[in-house]
Amino acid sequence: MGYSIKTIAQKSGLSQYTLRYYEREGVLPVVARDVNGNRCFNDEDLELISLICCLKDTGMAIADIKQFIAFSQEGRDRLPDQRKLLQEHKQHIDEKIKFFQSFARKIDHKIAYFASLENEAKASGNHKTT
Amino acid sequence: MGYSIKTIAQKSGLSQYTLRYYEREGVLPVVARDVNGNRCFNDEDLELISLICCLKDTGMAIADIKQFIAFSQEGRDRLPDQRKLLQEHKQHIDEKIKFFQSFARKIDHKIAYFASLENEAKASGNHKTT
DNA sequence: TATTGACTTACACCTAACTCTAAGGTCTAA
DNA sequence: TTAGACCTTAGAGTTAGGTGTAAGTCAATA
Repeated sequence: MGYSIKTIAQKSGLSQYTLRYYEREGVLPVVARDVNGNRCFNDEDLELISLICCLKDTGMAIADIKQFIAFSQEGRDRLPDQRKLLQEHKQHIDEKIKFFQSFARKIDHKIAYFASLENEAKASGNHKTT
Repeated sequence: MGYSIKTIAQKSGLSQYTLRYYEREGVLPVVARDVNGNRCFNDEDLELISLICCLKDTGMAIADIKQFIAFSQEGRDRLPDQRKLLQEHKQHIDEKIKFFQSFARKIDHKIAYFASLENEAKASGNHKTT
């Protein structure tokens, strides 16, 4: 009945240490326990962990994720607050995508420039670059 | 005659602490000094710092940037190594862009879902969400 | 029944990337 | 000639986000 921490670690890609750390910090809501006091995750937890990973991997700070989770535990009154957090984060992501795309172009130019220098170098000496 | 650390901090957006730290760590090549031993940056340094910021802001670790800079100080023999590092990093960036885009879609769905719940909630009680 | 393996908590430790402090040198303007 | 703004180094402290250890519980199995 429910998943052990080991299973969830495998499914989520987070370590057991990290899962416990997240629960301790309030990044995860408190997880249910079985009769022996062992954590007993369900599909809803798994779903939430996947969202948390997405938020984290797109650069949201643990403290902000914690705030988001806290709102989700408070009930429907907090839906607008949750939505606001997501919308703000979405904006950050959009900005990052733009920045990354512009840098991808910049780096492509650099690579082409290096390639041209390499061809040059085949015919001459060995000097400093950049 | 060159730029002071203060000027470079303003132009680059890095703090003076960070600039010194970068030089200490070899993230920046050793910077020229004036007669009093004060750092004296030039336009080439500024150019390099801009590249370093791009690498860092797109997630390259300080240690890898350091390696890149070390190659650039060794001369044209290392051009292929420099190019390889950039190409690998470019791949990471491309993957990140894809991941970020897919998450941007996911979060948009979530936002829409929250909005629909909010409308529902206007007519009923206050329960847990997510 | 003794061992094995998975789990628990509390707490110490680690790494990356800064960030600050202390103690001091040099230049310029009043 | 002193005040203030700027710089220097060495080294300590901070923050975020984990990661690891020690000591103990519990259940299944040889």
